Amino acid sequence: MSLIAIVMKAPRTQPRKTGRPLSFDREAALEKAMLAFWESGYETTSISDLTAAMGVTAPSIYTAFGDKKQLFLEAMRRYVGDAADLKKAFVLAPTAKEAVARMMEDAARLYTGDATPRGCLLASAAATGSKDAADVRDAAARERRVIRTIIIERIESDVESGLLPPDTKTSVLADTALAITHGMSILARDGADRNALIAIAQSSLSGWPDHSSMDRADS
Amino acid sequence: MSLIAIVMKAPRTQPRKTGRPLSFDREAALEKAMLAFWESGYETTSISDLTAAMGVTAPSIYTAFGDKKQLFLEAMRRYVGDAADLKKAFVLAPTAKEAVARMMEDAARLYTGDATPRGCLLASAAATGSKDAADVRDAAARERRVIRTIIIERIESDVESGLLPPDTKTSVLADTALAITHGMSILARDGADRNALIAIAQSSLSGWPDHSSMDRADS
DNA sequence: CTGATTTCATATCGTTCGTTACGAAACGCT
DNA sequence: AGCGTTTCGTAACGAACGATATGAAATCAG
Repeated sequence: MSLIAIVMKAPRTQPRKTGRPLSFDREAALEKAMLAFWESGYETTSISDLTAAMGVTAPSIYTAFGDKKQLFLEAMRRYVGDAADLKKAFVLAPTAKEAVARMMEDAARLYTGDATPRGCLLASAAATGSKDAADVRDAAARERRVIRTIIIERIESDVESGLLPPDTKTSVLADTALAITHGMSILARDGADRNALIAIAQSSLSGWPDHSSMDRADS
Repeated sequence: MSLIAIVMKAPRTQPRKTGRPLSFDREAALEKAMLAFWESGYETTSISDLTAAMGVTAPSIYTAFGDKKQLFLEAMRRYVGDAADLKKAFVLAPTAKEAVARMMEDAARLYTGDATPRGCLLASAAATGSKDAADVRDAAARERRVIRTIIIERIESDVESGLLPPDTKTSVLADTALAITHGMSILARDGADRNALIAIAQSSLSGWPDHSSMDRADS
């Protein structure tokens, strides 16, 4: 009836009914796009780079993903994963310190994978950029903030349950963990190997107020 | 001494011999270019952005600085300052821990300055990029490596002089300090204020083997 | 002054950027 | 089969990119 109703068409997750089907695997192409952005950043990865990496022509990218910005945002969401999963991992961990330790070690592995670029897409792909990409940088910052909130809430939980001292500076502890994790991304790009990053993670946790005798030494 | 002072320092200019003189202040223009790159990154700062920021036309930029790449490298050198100054600060500090603490606090101030962009040019301006800019990224990585070496050498010095235990993992300690400092850059870009960064710096140093009392560390 | 040298402002250069017309081809539905 | 719908490959769009050609203007050496 109204033009508005036409414009605000239903989101895309529903099965396709009619028309010519996609000739490529959308998820596989998105994965390749994610890797390209991870490697070279948002603005500094061109459509030409993306067509080469995805094996898909430019018009197909636009019909399947919208434009470059939407493609990046979708790739970033795929990289970050579901925040609920991270939240669950933090809730299920025995302590906040243990949760942070696991997060850091996961990051160390992720930043030094053989089949993926070095470092962290979330930390590097939109670290800087032109004014035109300010909203993309904001979106990345928003994702980082979600992670920060999850960390803070777990630390606060430990404080409330007595696992951490009442005078614990929750935000300082969380920000320090974040700084280490983000810093590991740059070090990974500079060539630091996996063991070096894990050592950094463990070293940085030695300053935590210790509330349990157990330490981890696996892997 | 402080990083801020290093940034604002003016390099030497070679004497001009003949011909029409430059109609603009080369150092002031370089400073503006540095701020533009600091704000928006190397590849994502256009020549048009630079002419606007520097108040100089494109041909004048090319006659005075060569091309965009050389301009960035010169701006980056201006940002980093003389490595000898940082080296001296580290040598003159009473302990390695103290030197690192001062470096981090200088960084915290530098990354949250009122008249400068947030974060660290060295950490963000060439975090990612296209293949064409690989050499620029390498140059930035080389500067970061110089800083790393200075930190490591000071820690080793403390180990040799007995200020730090013989089993000190020097590279881990240095990399942790670097990770924190680089991570602070991202947090500063995300809006963290100066006090938050300083708190992170202090918190991260609580895990260091303490030698501030200057007694022979047997333990 | 004259000539050599260097920078100036103006007006582009060729390339690449992100994006899109266009018509043909491939599907579901009737 | 025929129609509506969607994606296909080809080709190209206007804009912005980094970088220059050009000749006038400004300096210094002689």
